[in-house]
Amino acid sequence: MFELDTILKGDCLTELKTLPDSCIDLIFTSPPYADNRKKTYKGIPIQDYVNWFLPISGELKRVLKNDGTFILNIKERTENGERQTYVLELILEMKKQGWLWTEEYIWHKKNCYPGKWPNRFRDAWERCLQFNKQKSFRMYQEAVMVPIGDWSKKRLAKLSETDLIRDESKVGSGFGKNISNWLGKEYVYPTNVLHLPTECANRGHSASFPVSLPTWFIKLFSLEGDAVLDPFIGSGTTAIACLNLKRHYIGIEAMDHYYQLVQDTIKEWRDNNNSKPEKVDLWSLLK
Amino acid sequence: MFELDTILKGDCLTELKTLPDSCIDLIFTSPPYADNRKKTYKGIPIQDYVNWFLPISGELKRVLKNDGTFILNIKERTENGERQTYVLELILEMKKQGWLWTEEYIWHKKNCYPGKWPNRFRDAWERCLQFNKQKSFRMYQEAVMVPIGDWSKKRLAKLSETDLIRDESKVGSGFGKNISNWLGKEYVYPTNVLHLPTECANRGHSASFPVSLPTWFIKLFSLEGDAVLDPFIGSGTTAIACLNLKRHYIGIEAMDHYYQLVQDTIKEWRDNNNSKPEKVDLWSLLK
DNA sequence: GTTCCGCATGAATCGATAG
DNA sequence: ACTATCGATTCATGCGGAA
Repeated sequence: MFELDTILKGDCLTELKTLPDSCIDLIFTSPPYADNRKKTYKGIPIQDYVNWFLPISGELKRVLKNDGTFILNIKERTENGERQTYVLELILEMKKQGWLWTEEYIWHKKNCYPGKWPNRFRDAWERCLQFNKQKSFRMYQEAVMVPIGDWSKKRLAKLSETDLIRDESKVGSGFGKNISNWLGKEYVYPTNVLHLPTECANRGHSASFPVSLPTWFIKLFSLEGDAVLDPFIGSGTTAIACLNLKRHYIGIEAMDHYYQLVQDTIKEWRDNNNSKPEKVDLWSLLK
Repeated sequence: MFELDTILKGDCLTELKTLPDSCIDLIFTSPPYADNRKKTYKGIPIQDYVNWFLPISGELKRVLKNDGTFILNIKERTENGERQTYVLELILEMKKQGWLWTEEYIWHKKNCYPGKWPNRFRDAWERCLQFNKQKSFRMYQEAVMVPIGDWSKKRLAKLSETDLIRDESKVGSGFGKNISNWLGKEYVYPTNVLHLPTECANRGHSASFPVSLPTWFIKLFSLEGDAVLDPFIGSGTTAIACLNLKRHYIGIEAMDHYYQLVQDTIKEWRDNNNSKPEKVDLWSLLK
């Protein structure tokens, strides 16, 4: 028996080793970013980051189904005026580990951190790296299609005046032409650029990413009843996305504070949705 | 005498070697992508790409002023269902060459190519990698400011008491704000995500990027009268941006077809703008 | 119940100052 | 010289309470 819809408390690598082989449909996670400041939330020193992560990604490869997908949300910090390269090195090393680097999605953070510096602008994007075990994997593109009605309403309303200038769109007529192409279609496929705001004041506890981010990937790479793993579940955003979408979640969290927070968050969700936890065995899905 | 506002015809590396040291304020280029446009342009085999580019980036480093900037617009292709890694490897190798990797801007292509594939969505972004020779470089942020968002109209219409003083963050993030500083503000600094449409047929030849792309970086990293180099000028988009912005351009192009195309494009621009070419010596700018 | 409006928040980064 | 700490800077959003 391996109970689904649970949060495992403990060290990520240790807990991963308790999972069976090839049992997970989708892994979505945002690991702690490299950070030299020791007092903050378990920062991994930049120079150790790749070696710290590789054993974990090795286990992730073991537990993922052959046609499953691993989405890694990450962004490298600046240090000494330069972007650091540990994410690039990680991609190269994970390929040596046998992962295929299928795609890089961009999360465009519409409300990014403010600030002003002499040598750079505000950082408004993060990487969502897609890794797979084999060339053919399951992908449900229809699940994330955008209704053209909503899109045109929102987009056109927003594009009025300032947005056109902001985007330096000199081809207003061209834009209109594009829209006429969409007329008559009900849904369109999205691109590999996601425009999502960050969630700031979320019940006093801020998540590092909005629930809409895992939601998008969970819809795209899994079906109802599938098993989704987040080995650094943090404040539990991935679990909430799974609950909303009727996927089974497995989370791992090492820190007391966040472990408690996830439990509370999930309980609150269940209270609000009249949902009772049911015991489901991971093994029962694998037959 | 080294004449500015010219296109050098010939092999990129060979022509670069004729340039003096530390004479260029900004380099902006979009090199031929690996194995891309094989029929119309010499495609570089993927496995040779880094070794092909490194001698060129070495020369670029030599000709760039110490406080100048190099912007490399590039995106890795997919092959065999995977994103290729030569761009990642190139960044790592250029750092070994002495370049600083200062920032990675995202060009979000608002109207990217249509298409549908079973394993990926349309690719709507490219990398604009910023490299520098030293930590401190010239940057003219005011030149690319954008109108403030619509939120400000509501938000700043009526200020509360806390808005009028500096309101320190309660959670010690170090982030406080004084809303009243924003009164009357019409323009704000942009982020590192650029939303630009692609330009379609230009004189029947598709440029790899719209003129708005080099325009943005030329405004940001150079002043009027500065020298801008594009070692793979292709259809001449960078030259047109320079003409519009009163910067001096130097372009390099190996292929007859594109060399002729640039000449025609520039001539057409001059005809339309009543502009006569003037002989300006690069050396005269270096004193 | 809906809409409106005020408010705190954010995976930030740099330069100066202190040890 | 090298590292640790601290203050300054700044924009767009979701949330909650009020209308």
